Amino acid sequence: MSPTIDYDAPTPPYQQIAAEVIRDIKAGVLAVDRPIPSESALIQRWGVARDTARRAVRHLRELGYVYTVPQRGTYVAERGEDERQAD
Amino acid sequence: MSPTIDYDAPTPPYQQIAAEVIRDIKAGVLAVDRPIPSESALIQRWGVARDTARRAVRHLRELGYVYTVPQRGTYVAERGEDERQAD
DNA sequence: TAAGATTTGTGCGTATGTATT
DNA sequence: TAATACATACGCACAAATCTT
Repeated sequence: MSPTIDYDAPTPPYQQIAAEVIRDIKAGVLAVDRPIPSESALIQRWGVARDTARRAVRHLRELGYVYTVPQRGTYVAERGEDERQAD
Repeated sequence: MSPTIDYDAPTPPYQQIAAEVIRDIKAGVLAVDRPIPSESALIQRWGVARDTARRAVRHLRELGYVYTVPQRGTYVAERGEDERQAD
């Protein structure tokens, strides 16, 4: 069973969704420059509204984990967490 | 007459709204650490939806012109345009 | 060339929760 | 007790660009 949204958790749904994507990125399930699940995929996977899915993606973008190409998709960025320190 | 939204313009409504706020900041109409117009004020001023007003404020925040205090409001930041260069 | 599917961008309406005044 | 304001979330619609068939 893959996790579902916990509406009683202190962290909002969009952050729970983003957290799983981050786990997948760190685990290598989602490779650099490969697309992350689309908005509609996230909507189906988690059963949330588009607003929530978009918020999750925006959150990932703000954290530096992904970048979005308009009308194309959102892809895994080279680094995450706002370009942390060097290697 | 204050400007209204031009839906035929190449720039989206939220950027047109943000542009006016930036003009007011640069003109000194809105002073540092003073609140910018609230969401509902922008909604009434421009006749747009909440999402659009929010988008405008988020845009201003990303540009560094304002900062938001959760549950309080959004205020004019010291500098704009992502802390440009020194004076 | 054309049609259709996919994906993101933008906009509107509404509701709930929380914090401040 | 309101009124105000923001954050989050749900719904819906259409447009634009891209990709596939």
